[in-house]
Amino acid sequence: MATAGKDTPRERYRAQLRAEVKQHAWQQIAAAGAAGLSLNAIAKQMGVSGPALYRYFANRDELITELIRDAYRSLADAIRTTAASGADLADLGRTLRTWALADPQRYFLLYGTPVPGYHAPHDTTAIASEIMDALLDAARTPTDTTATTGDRPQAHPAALRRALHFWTRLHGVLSLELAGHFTGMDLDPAELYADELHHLTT
Amino acid sequence: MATAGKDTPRERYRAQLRAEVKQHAWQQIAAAGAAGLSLNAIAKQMGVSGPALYRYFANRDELITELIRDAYRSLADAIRTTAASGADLADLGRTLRTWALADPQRYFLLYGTPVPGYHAPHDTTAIASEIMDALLDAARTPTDTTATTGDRPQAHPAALRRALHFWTRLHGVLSLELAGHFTGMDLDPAELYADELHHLTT
DNA sequence: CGCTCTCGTTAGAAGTTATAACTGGCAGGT
DNA sequence: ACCTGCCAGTTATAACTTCTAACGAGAGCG
Repeated sequence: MATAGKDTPRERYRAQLRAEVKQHAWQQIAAAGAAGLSLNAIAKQMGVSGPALYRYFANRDELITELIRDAYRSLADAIRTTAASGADLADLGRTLRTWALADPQRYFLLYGTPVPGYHAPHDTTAIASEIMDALLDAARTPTDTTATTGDRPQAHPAALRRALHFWTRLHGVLSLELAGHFTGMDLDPAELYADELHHLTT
Repeated sequence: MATAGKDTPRERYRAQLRAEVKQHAWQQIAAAGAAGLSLNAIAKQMGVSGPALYRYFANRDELITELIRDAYRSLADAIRTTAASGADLADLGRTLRTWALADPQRYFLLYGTPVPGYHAPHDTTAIASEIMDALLDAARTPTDTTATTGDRPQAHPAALRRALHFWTRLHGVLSLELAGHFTGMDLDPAELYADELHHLTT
């Protein structure tokens, strides 16, 4: 990586403590959502006093941004790992659902309600398009020739459409399920999801 | 209505002031999301002092619940109005998008990230299923016979599937668009939405 | 016309984020 | 090995937030 991160004992301590903060943060987010994340509460849990954490994170937003970054990386890894083992779109779909169900609030952190003022830093959007690239790659069928117009590999229109439908439809079912909008409707979300996935891949 | 609401001058004043509070609340929500809603700020805007508002809303959550109720009512009205004028599913889809674009944060209040602790009161879920009923009705084709098994009119399986797909797919595109996940992708969300709607209705 | 209810006020408790100033100890360079 | 300087974590404080309590004043109700 470009940003060096010198391996001094102090730097290692910093990194370790930042990781510990984030671990507690994930716990709180899973329990009360991103809105209920409190630096003070984390500090209390770690046995230090409030302002101590400001040595490691400039403010609450920076911590959340870092968590978003990690979440994107985690999802990108899951997708890439699945894609690397010669998987098709259906497998990617199942991976996505598994990843989302593992921590719904983490999914919402990426694809849930955005804060009007907030603008994602460039590197997080970069990871997001990495995910999209993996999707595009998996959505490409043998018949699709990747016409490289210009410098960027232009995706085949059909593949792009497939990937887009994959994304929006699965997100549609998934987000409504995770938000609990299917409860009391006598309906198995897994079946609905599998159904959409079936439509997408045949 | 069951809850009487006597028409005394005081009651009218109460209702009018509650409405004014909610109006300011919607402004704040549109600007900073539901998380950024502050009773204190509303009070300041209205020229009264903070605790005054607690005469009208027990707490912040009750205000938000009321806003959710109103939002559901607004959407249900829009859907029902469209459906009443002999419209098909495609028209309902366009109505949904128009309604959502009019105030994205209002859409997210209903279908966005849920607060883990929060449980919607029964009447709001009742309005939600009212919307679902309108959808089911519009999704019913002439060939679908509504078999009334038991006391509740059991929807035809095909109509249920259509309505469900309508809901999840349009929500998928819409929520990603409103959250800004398509920005910088050289892609017209309206086209994508129309495309899904086309798939849904042919 | 008088009583009472309710409205809005100020005060204050218990939180939150975040900054400033201070102290103690460890790390690193000489 | 020492000494210096940086840095972690502390307390104090400001400016917020929600929400409760106690109180005065006035308007509506009978």
